[in-house]
Amino acid sequence: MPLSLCSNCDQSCLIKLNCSNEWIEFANQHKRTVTFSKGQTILHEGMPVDAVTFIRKGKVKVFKTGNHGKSHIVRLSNSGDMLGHRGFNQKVMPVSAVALETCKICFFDINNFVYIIKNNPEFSYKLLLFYSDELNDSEVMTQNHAQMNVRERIADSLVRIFNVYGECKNEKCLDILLSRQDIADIAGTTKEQVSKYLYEFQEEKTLLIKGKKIVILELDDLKRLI
Amino acid sequence: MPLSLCSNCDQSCLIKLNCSNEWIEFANQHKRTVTFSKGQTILHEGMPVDAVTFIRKGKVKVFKTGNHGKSHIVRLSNSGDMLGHRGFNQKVMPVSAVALETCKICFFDINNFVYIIKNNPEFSYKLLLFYSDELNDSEVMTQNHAQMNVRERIADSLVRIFNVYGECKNEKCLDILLSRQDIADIAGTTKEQVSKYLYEFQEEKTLLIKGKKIVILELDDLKRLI
DNA sequence: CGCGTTCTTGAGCATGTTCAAGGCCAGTGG
DNA sequence: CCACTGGCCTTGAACATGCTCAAGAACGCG
Repeated sequence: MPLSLCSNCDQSCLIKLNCSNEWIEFANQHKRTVTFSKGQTILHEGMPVDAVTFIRKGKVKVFKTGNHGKSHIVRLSNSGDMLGHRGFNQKVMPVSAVALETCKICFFDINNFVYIIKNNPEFSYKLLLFYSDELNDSEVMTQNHAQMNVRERIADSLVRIFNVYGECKNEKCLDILLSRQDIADIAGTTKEQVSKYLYEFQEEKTLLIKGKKIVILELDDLKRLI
Repeated sequence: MPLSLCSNCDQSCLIKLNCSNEWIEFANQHKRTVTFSKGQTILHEGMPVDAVTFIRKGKVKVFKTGNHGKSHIVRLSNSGDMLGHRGFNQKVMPVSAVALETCKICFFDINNFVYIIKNNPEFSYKLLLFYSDELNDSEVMTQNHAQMNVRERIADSLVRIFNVYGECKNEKCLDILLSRQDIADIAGTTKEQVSKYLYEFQEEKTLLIKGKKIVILELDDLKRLI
C-alpha cells in the first residue's frame, strides 16, 4: 500500500494550489488519510468540529437532515474538494458527508488548519475567495429552490451533476450512480417526481435512461430549461 | 451637516470591530459616505464590482432578480452590516441592494479593501469566519426553501424580520414596513399567500395586523412552526 | 435463483398559484 | 373639506402543480 503523501497526490486541493512547499510539507506532516468505502459516513451532522478535510480521491455527497428526516443535498464533491469547511466557525458540524464510492480522505486537525491560515496570508486570501464563491453558489441555489418549478429544478440538478462529475468515457453516461432519492434530495422534490420527469426528458430526446445510468443527449436543452 | 468620520460612527462594522486604530484611520481616509433615500438603489445586479460597502445607518434589502422578473430577497440588512461582499470574487455584482428607509452608506474602493485584507491577518481571519457564517446561513435558507411549506416559510420569514429589525418601542410592532410582496420575496411565495397566512396567524392570536404594521404576539408560536 | 430494494406509474388528494373583483388608505387637487 | 385616484391589500374561485400512497416491475446482490 503506497503512503498517502502530499507529494505523490495528484489532486489540486486548496493547499497544494496555494501554499509554498514548506507549508505543503507542514500539512503533510499533520494530516492523516483514511479510506472510506461506499455509503460510509465521513462527517456527521451535530458532531463537534475538530477537523477540516480534503478528498484525496473519490466522490462524496454533503447533506443536511431536516425536521421530518428529509435530507437536502447541499453539494456534490469530487477529488480535490474541501469538506467540513462549513463547520469552521460553528459549534457543531452543520452537514453530513457520505462516500458515494471508495474514497481517500485527508483529515487536518482544525487547530493546525487555523495555524496555516493565520500564518499564511496568501493562503488565507485564497480561502476567502473560495468562501465567497461558495456563498454565491449557495445563494443561487436558494433562489433556484425559491423560484423554479420541479421540472426546472430537476433539469438544474442534472446539469450540476454533469458539471461536477462529468461523463463516463465509454458510455457517455453521467459518471456517478445516484438513486432517484438522491436526485430528489438535490432538486428538493420526491423520488416519484424525479422518475416522472426523467422519463419526460427521455420522451423529448434530451436524455437516455439505461437503468440507473443517465446519458445526457442534449445538455443545452437542459440548460435552456433553467 | 456632521462629517461621516469613522471615529464618530456608533456602529460596529467589521472594520471597527476587528481592526487597529491605524487601519480604521486608513479606512476612514479612503471611504466616501453617501446618503440614499427610501427606495433608492445602492447596488445594482450586473454592475461591475468596484466597491465593498457598509451601512452606517439604515435598513436595506438585498435581492436577486430571477428569469421571470421575480425577486428573491437574499438578506435584510441593518446598520453596521456589510453589503456587496457577495461580489468579492465575481465579475459582476450578483445582487441588488435597495434602501428601505433613508440610509447612509460607506463605500470602500475594492482595491483598498483588498489591501486591508492582505496586510491585516487578524482582520482577514475574522472576515473568513464571517463568510463561513454567511455560508451556513445561506445553506439553512436553501434547506428551508426546499423542505418547508408556505405557511412554515412565512413564519420563518417573520422570525427573520424580527431577528434583524426587532420591534418598535412604542407599538411593539416590527420595526420595519415591508409590503406583502417583500415578505413573499423573502418566503418564496406570492403576496396573496402572505395575506392569507398572516390573517390565519392573526386568527390564531399569534400576531396582530394593524394595516401594514405587524405586531408579533407569540414569537414562540412562530418558532414552533419552523 | 430468490429476495430485498429501488424504480415506475397512476389515482386521488393537498397545496399553492393565478386571476379577478372589490375594499381600504393616503395623497392630490378642486 | 370632499371626491378622485392609484397603489396596495384582501378574498374567493378555478386551475395547476406537486405529493402521497399503493401496486407491480425491474434490478442487482448474494
